[in-house]
Amino acid sequence: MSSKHFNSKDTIFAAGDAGGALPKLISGAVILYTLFDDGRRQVLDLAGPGDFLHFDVEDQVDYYAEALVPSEVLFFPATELLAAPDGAAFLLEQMRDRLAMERRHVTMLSHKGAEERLSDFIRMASDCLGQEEGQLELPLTRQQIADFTGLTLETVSRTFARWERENIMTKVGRRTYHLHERLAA
Amino acid sequence: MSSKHFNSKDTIFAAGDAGGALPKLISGAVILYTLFDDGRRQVLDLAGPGDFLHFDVEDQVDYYAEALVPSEVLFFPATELLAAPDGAAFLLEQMRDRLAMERRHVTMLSHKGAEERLSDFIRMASDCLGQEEGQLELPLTRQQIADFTGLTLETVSRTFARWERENIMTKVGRRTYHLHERLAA
DNA sequence: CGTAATGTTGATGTGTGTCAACTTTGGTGG
DNA sequence: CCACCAAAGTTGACACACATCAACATTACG
Repeated sequence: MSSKHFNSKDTIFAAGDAGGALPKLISGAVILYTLFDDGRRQVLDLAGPGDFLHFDVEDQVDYYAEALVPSEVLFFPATELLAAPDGAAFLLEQMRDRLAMERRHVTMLSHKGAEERLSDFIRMASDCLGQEEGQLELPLTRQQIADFTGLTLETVSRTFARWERENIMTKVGRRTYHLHERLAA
Repeated sequence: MSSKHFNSKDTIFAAGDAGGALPKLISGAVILYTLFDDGRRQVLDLAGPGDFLHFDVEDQVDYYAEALVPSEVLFFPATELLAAPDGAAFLLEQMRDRLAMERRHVTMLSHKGAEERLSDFIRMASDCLGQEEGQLELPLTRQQIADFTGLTLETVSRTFARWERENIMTKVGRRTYHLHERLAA
């Protein structure tokens, strides 16, 4: 069971890598994404401390994991986990949470307007990368947010700009925002 | 371990129901969906024979399951499954598949055009409700397809109409289509 | 300090949502 | 079995939110 450190923008694993040991994020933040043939990206998920990055024991993983900030990852051999007394139940719970997250993502994408999608995104990001109440560090580029929400980076930029003008969101650091009621979790 | 039969349009379980025994679909087809306050629906998933409809042992389920066609469901007590030798590994694999499906769904919704989304949908439906190669029975209303793809029923109708005009899809039964190469899995 | 990456803002076009009228299908009871 | 009605589907006209293209500003980093 080995632990490993990654810096911002480091690739933790790539599509095509063998599954094997299950990577659990100890600290930091990670995005999971796929690449299409035409170069488009789709961000599949955000992971925060405690989350597993994949559950593929046997097969290859079919997406990429990249550290958004310096992160610590622990690799659990699957056999060891499954053998442990409550290991299986624990893993099941982890997967249930991932599944719920993916369904929130689906729900977000089904909302048609940019505003609704982005407020859903902010709430998901708060839950995953959560700081104190009403405070959020967003270590994502506009492009990554666009790839998560299914919008374009310009629409993301414009919507955030409007929210800042209307004091629904205020910048308190390089990439840290204070969220006013309407966007709070 | 009890088995139960459901007719078309029967509700198998509703949001708020206690989890408990895990429902496995033996035969038939089921949609899973959530309802929003404003009455909109979001279809979360399609399930075919062999699929579990939820994995919530402890908590309440937070979505609805409705039979699309007459269906048979077997309810597994979770304790029994987890106790069995390969039960845990089996459940993990089932969940991995659901997770992969949800991610395909996310990918579909991230495609901006109606055509791309609907061809993704057709492929997913083929995999879930699969008949013989190139043949597909679609026991979904236009509205349900719209709620799955994040489009409107009018757009679904128009796109299918165009595909039929262009012989990309041909109706061979009340709700059965023959798919030409472009839409094949 | 200089350059590339990221972000902002404006002008314009278009795909799909919306609203509305109409048609077809399917189920029910007489 | 047919008549009727509600539900589902089709098709058209129109508008608007967001994508796209483009110029420019700011930030980050060597």
